[in-house]
Amino acid sequence: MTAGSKNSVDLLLLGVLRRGPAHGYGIIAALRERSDGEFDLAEGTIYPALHRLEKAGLVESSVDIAQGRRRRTYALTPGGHKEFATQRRDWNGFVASMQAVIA
Amino acid sequence: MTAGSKNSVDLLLLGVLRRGPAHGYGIIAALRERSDGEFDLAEGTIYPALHRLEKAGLVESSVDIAQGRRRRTYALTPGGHKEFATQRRDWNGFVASMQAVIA
DNA sequence: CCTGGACACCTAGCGTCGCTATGCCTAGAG
DNA sequence: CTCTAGGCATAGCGACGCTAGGTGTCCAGG
Repeated sequence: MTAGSKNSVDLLLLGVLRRGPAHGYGIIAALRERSDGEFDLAEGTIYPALHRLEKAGLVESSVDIAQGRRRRTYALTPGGHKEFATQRRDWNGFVASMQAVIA
Repeated sequence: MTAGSKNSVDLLLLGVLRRGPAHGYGIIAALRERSDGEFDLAEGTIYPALHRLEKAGLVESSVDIAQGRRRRTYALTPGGHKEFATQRRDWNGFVASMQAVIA
């Protein structure tokens, strides 16, 4: 690990989506709630990130209409679930190493 | 917090230097030891980071000669100690929020 | 009617960061 | 004399987070 292995946004998105499909705006809200207001990601942060994840085959998306509003719903692929597990493990290791230095 | 508040390298450097002055190469070694090999930062990572911290007034440096080899020793300023405390607190909050999402 | 806010998506572009690659130098071992 | 380890430095690349702007719908209030 070279310390630059953070990329926390991707992990956050995977973390939300592993509980079930969601759309961009809803993900932002979910993140805000679950983190008790700490994470308030900009749309310019999560939309490119979602596109990134989709391109990487970790999520799939489909467009649907809810109350006349067009929205794109994202869901984890099997590969996405696996990637989440991997990244969470890496993250925990990273946090542990961090603790060892700054504790 | 907008999730991009990581900047873990700066915190790592402050974390090492708060235990006492050290020079670049030594910091790399200290990080490798304390993290049990997890953190193996490139020189191209830490030197610019140290310059950054110095420019920000968080560390001070002086050149000395050890066994004929020129080296630059860095030490935390009072502001650096304060900044370390702040960043560590922020980091802990960040980790907690992260846990709330990916746990 | 029409304005404003919430919902919802998208993207160009900026600043920064971590890292690679490279260069320069000394000391000591083989 | 060459190689490895110690030691510092920077140019430049790629990626990422975010700002700032754009599009459009729905609904409540004035």
